[in-house]
Amino acid sequence: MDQLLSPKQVAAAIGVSESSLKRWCDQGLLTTVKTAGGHRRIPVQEALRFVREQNHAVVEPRLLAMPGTDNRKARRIENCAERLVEGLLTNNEQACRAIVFDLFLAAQPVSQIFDEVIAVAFRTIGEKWECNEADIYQERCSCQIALRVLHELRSKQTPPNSGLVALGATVEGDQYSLPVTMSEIVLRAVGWETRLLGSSIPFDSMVAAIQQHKPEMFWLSVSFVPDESAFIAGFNRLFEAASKINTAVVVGGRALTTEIRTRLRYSAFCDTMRHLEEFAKTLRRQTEVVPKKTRKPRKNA
Amino acid sequence: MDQLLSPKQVAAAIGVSESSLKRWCDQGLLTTVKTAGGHRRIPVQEALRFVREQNHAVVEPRLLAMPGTDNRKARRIENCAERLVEGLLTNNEQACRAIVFDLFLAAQPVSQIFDEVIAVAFRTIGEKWECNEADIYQERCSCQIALRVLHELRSKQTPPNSGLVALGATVEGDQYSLPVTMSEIVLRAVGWETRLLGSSIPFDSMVAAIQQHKPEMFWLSVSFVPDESAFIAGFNRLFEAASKINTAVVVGGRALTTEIRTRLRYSAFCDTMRHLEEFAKTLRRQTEVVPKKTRKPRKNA
DNA sequence: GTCGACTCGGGTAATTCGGGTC
DNA sequence: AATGTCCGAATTACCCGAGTCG
Repeated sequence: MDQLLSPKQVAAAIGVSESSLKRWCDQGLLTTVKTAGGHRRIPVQEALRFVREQNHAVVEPRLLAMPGTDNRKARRIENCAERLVEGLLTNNEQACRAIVFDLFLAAQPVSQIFDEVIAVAFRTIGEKWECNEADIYQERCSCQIALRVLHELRSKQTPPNSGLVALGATVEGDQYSLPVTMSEIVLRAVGWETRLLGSSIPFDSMVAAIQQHKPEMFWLSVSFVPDESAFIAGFNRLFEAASKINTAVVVGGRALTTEIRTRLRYSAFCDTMRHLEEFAKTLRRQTEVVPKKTRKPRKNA
Repeated sequence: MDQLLSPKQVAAAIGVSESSLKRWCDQGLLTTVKTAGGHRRIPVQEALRFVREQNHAVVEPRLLAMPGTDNRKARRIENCAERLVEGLLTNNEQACRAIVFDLFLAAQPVSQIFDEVIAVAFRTIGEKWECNEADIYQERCSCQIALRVLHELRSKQTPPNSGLVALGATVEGDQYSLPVTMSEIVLRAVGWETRLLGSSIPFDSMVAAIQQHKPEMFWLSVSFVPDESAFIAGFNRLFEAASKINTAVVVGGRALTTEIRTRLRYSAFCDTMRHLEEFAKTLRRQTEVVPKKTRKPRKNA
């Protein structure tokens, strides 16, 4: 019932140093319980009272994020998806941020956060929608929130500078920008320079982009296929063009049925972000063996 | 979330002495939070609001919160659009950010930045595209960059807390998220709490959202109309539902020809972000006279 | 019982406070 | 009237070896 927090957690939550917090505890500003070994434990309620009383700004609102935030479990990836669904549907952007960033700061690989939390959460929301437990606008609104969180996450990454470039996009008619954005973050995390072309790009334009930028990789996220045969034809045209200049083509996405896949040619298919990460890592190692010489992008406007 | 800065940091950022800054804090020009020990802490958003409001010219080392640029030269809004086009087409996200944030710091109203820089830039890119001087993917890629910059801008706003709620969306089939995102930022800037439902929302779902959240305003950004008569019918249905609970309906967007407009019913039509801003301000003043009593959003899940 | 991560306590350096003065 | 500088006291942040938690 009464969740107990460690000094470190509370300190992080309100953005002060651990020793300041300990001092305040010893001063009696926060009442603490002690473990048998003499470690301080702060009840959530007490922490909340403290921030209210001091009118203290909460930096990382993981405390008031959601009830049921067991202190150690919070950093575990377990029920994060569940909490994220709750946060998304109640439009609680703060809470959503807290969930994702907690995991990120706990050094969880982004690919895992995406596979096991964000993807799961959106699958749940999708199911709710099908069962009429959620409206379309809630799903879309959740996407907005998630996108903002992802963009913020992206801005916290150190910009890669490896010389390896990946281009990414979504096919014409596919408006789901969440998966393709997650892919970008994963690729950046393993050292690729990325250029996200965007959503709903015609194949011809992708080809143009490939020919102009000559990337080492092109990734395509496919969440929706409006016209199957057109997609297959277009994609294979893309693959053809990419092969000519040694660009690896990676695909993924829930719209790619086995059926469609058998008729595609590609360098790799990725079911999950983890797959993508692994592939990107190995491709990177291989590609780096052969040192690139010519590198001159941007020429015209 | 809101990062807290010490007086020293803020003082260094705007190039004044520490004690001047402390005086301003004590004078109430800057709202501060205090640590348990009585030290002042200033939220970044508050610091930004201050420099914008006071039109405080010098911002020396701004990396204490903002993406860095060298200041004091091109803060004029003049050729910013031009430079932005250049930055967007060369995929130079840093430069784009710098342009927008420089103007923001120079106390340019966001509505003006959007109307005179971002909108102009994208109009230029659109023209280039029509003249085959730019490919589709470049336009889409530019949107991605702009969206990231906008999200970052949004995160630097002080979250409004007025009790006035606005819901926003884009109609089904309209995938342009840039305008609707800009609208959101403008509304927030003049004190509205916003909830962006997202892009491509069916009218029925918008109605559901309105009925559930009972916002004071609903804004609709229309950049593309797939089916004119369906749009008109759906929109008027929306207006009907909104009127019943006194929700103002605002529309705008380049796809709204005079022709279509004559057949719509709405509370306001906004050609530009500045129009939207003005309307939102007056509506806010009017609405605040009548104090809201019942306010209970979120009930189900 | 091992082990990694966390916490304890206490010391030290760096900031910040408030006020007085230029 | 407003700003910048100086100061002793108080507060906060960082560090580290030993002990505790899970």
